[in-house]
Amino acid sequence: MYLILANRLREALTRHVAETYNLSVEISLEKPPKIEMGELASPFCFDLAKRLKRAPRHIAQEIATSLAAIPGIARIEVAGAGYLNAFFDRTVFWDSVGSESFAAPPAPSGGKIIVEHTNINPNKAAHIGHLRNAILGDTFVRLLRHSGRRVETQNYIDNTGVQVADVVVGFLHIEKRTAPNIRALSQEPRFDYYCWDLYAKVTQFYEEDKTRLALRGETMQRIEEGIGEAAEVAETVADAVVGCHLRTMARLDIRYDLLPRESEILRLKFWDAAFVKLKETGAIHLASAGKNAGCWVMPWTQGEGATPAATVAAEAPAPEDADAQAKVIVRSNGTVTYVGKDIAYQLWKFGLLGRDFHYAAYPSPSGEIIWMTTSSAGDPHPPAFGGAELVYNVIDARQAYLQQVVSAGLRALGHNSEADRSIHFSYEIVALSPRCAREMGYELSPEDAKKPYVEVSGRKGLGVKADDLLDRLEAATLAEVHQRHPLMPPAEQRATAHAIAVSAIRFFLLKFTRTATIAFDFEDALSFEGETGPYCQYAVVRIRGIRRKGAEAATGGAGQVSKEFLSGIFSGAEGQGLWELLLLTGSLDSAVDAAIGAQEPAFVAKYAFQLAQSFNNFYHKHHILSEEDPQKRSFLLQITERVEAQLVRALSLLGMEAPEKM
RNA sequence: GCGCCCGUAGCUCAGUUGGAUAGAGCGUCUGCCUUCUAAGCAGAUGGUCGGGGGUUCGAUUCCCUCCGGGCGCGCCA
Repeated sequence: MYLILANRLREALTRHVAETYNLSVEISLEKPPKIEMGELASPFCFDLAKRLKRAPRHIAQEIATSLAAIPGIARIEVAGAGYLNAFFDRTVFWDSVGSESFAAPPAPSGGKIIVEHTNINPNKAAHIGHLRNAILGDTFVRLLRHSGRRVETQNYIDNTGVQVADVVVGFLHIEKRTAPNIRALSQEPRFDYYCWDLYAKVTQFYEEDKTRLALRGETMQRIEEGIGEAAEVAETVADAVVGCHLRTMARLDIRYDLLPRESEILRLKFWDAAFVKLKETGAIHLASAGKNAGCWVMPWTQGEGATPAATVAAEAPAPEDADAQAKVIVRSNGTVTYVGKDIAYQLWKFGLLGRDFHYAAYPSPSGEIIWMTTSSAGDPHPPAFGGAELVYNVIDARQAYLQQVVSAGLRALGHNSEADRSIHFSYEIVALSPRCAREMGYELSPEDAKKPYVEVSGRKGLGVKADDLLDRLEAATLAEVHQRHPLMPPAEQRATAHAIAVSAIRFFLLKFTRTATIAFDFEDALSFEGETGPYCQYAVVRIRGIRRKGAEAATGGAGQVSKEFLSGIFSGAEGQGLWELLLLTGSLDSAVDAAIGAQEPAFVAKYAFQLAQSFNNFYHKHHILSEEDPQKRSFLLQITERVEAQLVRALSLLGMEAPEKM
């Protein structure tokens, strides 16, 4: 509701200024520092003052008196040196929040948005860093869908890459297992944990003798060609680990529409199609000299961002130098790099490749149907995948350069508009606090010990596994629930503990903005007090407690609240605090809008916390069920209902569920 | 060397396109459970917004510069 009023005010002011002064201005709106100053304020008269060469306060005065009435806004006042402050009509707002809180979300419409996230190499268990990616992506998808956008979630599976190859080397050359044996092993529930350890062993295996790296090359080649034991084992391992990842993510209520696999990018000749286009347009060329001789390269200069090939060519000092700086797309042995495949994939996402995958539906480990790409015939009538008008790639900040290369690839092919609509949803990594790294049994080098945090490393086997963290959280929450509610049925205890654990971890990873590097520490992550998910859930649980008790005591019925009562209480002594709570309750739309605009789910996490905090404050000031005045009791009850509806909605956008009791 | 990110209270972080007296959580200290759940509330403590210039009516926010930290620049992904 807040957003609606803000937009209404902005439009009215823009129109008024255009008509009165024949000027077009950008109306910036902000929240005044104090609620006594109104709910919305604009300093745009300061800008206007310059252009009109008049005092800002006089202009503000003039506008305030001549502006036509705006529905939902009671009055507009001049404040300070020339601010315009708007005051909402509180009884109108009350009604609007009531209908808004219980309205159904809009049906999806408009062009498709693809959000790609998770993308964990299927060769080891998911760790805390992967969780940040998946939770950010999943939450962003929820926000987009909530605001009526049509969204397709994709989790790209690099099942033919070097990381899978390394684990295959481990199985075949260190452990000397056979394909059937590995297949049997892959059925174990935590096969991903086994691979985690094996992957670290492979790293050592190479370090002991560098010539062993030849095994990696051979294995990769076999996997890419899709023939022999290595390819068979790679498929077994990748499929099984993907299953583990899907189970892990399902624990956090994270799901996908499609799993596009790299094997299909290769076998369905996606790359060949992209290669032809890139060659035809001159976007890439064969380097004839220098260190990249024999490779197909894309010209590149670091600095000006994604620089189109043409501009680079004009400024390049010498062809050899330029080629040495260029990004290799096809290696001299003819194999394509990851970026090359990514360009093809990105073209497909926009429907620009002229090819499509085959698709097959599988029951996912958590039960529902999930679509996966396949090289064989596939389903005759799959849903229409791809063909998006906007693409968000959720990838950590270290890969910014590669994302720019992909974008430059699209530009070089003349798809400027699609390049603009290829958005790198970037975020900083989750590292471990030095204390946490030690706790994980990792010996810190003197340099590492001095650092503020230690980077997670799959290769070294250093990291906090997602399932371990969840297990620990669930154990802690279950113990607490058990103690508080000994009579609760065990199944409900477990469900409650699970909901609290999920909210703890999701909120913990969402409360930081994307540019903050998170130094992970068990103490912070296992905290359930203060700015945490459980704190937000607790506010809802309190409201539900009131409703239960109210129903038992037959005092819960929320009767009519008259307009006179509303305007009376909001203008009375205790009205300010009540109004602030209502205002915040009606501001979810504004928080979601800002979160989508800034690609910052943290805004919604912050909102949920503030609303919970504001409610807790209200809860202590007003004892609802013992309120003698029936009209006031109804009013207080209806506030809590509105808060509950909006807070539950905010939490569900964050992927969190509020239990009945906790 | 080039590029990106960060520097705000003891610690961890917010601060929405430049706006009114810079906020929250944790920590420390003091109160509050016979009451709708204390996973809570109230209060106290705590700041040269890394330093210095500049633009502006106005800068934590924009520009320059310096200092300190992280990351990226592979025929790895």
